[in-house]
Amino acid sequence: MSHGVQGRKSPASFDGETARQVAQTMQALATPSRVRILARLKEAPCSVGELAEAVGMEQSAVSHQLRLLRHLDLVVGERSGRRTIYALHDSHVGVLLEEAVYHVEHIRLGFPEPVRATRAGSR
Amino acid sequence: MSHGVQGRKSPASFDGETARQVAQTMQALATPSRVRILARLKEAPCSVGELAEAVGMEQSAVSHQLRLLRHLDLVVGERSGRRTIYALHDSHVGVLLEEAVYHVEHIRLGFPEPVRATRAGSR
DNA sequence: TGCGTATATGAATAGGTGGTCATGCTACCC
DNA sequence: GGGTAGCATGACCACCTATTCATATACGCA
Repeated sequence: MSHGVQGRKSPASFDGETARQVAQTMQALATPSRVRILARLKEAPCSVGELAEAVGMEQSAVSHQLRLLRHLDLVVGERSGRRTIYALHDSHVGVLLEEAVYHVEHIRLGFPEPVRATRAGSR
Repeated sequence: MSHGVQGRKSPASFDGETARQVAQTMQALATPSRVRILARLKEAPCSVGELAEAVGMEQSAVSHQLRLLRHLDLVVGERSGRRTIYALHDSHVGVLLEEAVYHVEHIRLGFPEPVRATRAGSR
């Protein structure tokens, strides 16, 4: 039961509040820069400077995104000397990232489940 | 092995192309309107009109979002008479949504894993 | 064939957001 | 204590995007 996501009740479309929360949190993964930041942190905690170099962004930009991720409780930062070491907030975030990658690979490539494929707007 | 997400290689921060794909796909869940649309479709396929009423949006707005979701291969639409019945593209999408909700509930509430909680920028 | 319904599409707009530049702040070091 | 490294913050801007309004297209029906 490392996953959850099985005994969940699925009311009609859940309330707008939940939708808002989901949307807000998922938006953290909605930009390449943040995805790469999180991916780097999933590998191992590191400082802002390392992060900036790892993802190829300016320190300021990284700091801004880190603030956003902090407010969403996706990462935590701990001051160490004059540096701040950031890390994923907990294992949930890492799993979320992995699942996102997993689904993207399966959704955007072919699909094991040939749904009727009715072409209603396949461009 | 219905899930995957366990034997995955995790290179440093994966390549920017993957990050872009993940970000683009996750952006489908980055707005309350689309989350609610997907949630409604996960419950059961339905027409654009029903969808619009279910999520409280104008038909046009729903149609625009559906186009976006179609291009991301998250939903499919099948013409039935003069209506178009939309449905999730496959079970992956439903699972992705469930996992998103699951993680949000666990991340944004308390957290089972008391990470050091060092308050680096808790405002 | 003409009319009403259902959906799709295009243009225009308001709001949000990621990035850069400049600067402030804290902690270390000499 | 001055200097500097590391990070955070604010202002500003260019861009993207979600929604609305208006209109076009597709289908069913009398």
